[in-house]
Amino acid sequence: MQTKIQELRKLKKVTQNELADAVNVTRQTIISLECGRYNASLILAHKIAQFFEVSIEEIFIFNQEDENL
Amino acid sequence: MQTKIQELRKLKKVTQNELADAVNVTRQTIISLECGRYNASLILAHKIAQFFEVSIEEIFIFNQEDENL
DNA sequence: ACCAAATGTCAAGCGTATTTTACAAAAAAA
DNA sequence: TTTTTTTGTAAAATACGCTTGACATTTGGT
Repeated sequence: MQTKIQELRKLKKVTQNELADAVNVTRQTIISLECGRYNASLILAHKIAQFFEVSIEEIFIFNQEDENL
Repeated sequence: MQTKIQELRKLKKVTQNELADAVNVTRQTIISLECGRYNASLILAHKIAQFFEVSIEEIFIFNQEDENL
C-alpha cells in the first residue's frame, strides 16, 4: 500500500510528530504508513484525509498486490 | 461506525455470502461490519467500495464517537 | 565543526479485526 | 408443512495495526 502522506506532509510543511499528534497516533505509526509497512485502519485513514482536506482515495493508493487484507 | 453495506447489498440483491466471497473475507466479517461491531481495515473498505462502485466515504459513515482508533 | 531537530530502525507487547467452526432462527421456496 | 436458503450468535484462535522506549542516522542551522 503506497500513500501520499509524505508528499502532502511536506507540502503543508508539517513534521511527522505534528501529524501524529494531530491524528492522535504515535510517530511510529506515521513512519510505518509513509514507508508502506502496513495498512492504516479505516478511521485513521479518515482522520489523515481530513487533516489534509482530501479524500481517502486521494491519499492511499491501492494496487493489485494489496489484494490480501 | 455505521455503514450502508446492508442497504447497498439489498439494492444489488446480493447475499452476505456472495459479498464475502467477492471481497475475500468471511461471512462473519460482513455481518460484523453490517452490525457495526467493529471497523473495517482500509483495504477491505476499499474492496467493498469497489464492489458497489462507490467511494469509501459513501459507504462508511464517520461520527465523532469514532475518534478512538 | 557543532548542535539540535527530524527521520529512521528494532523488538516486545497490547488490543482488536478477522477467521474458523458449529449451531440457531428467520425467510423464501417447494 | 417441509425443505432450503439466508441471516444471526457464540467462543476460541490467529493476524495485524498501533504503542512504547531506546537508540542510530540524516538534515539543517549557526
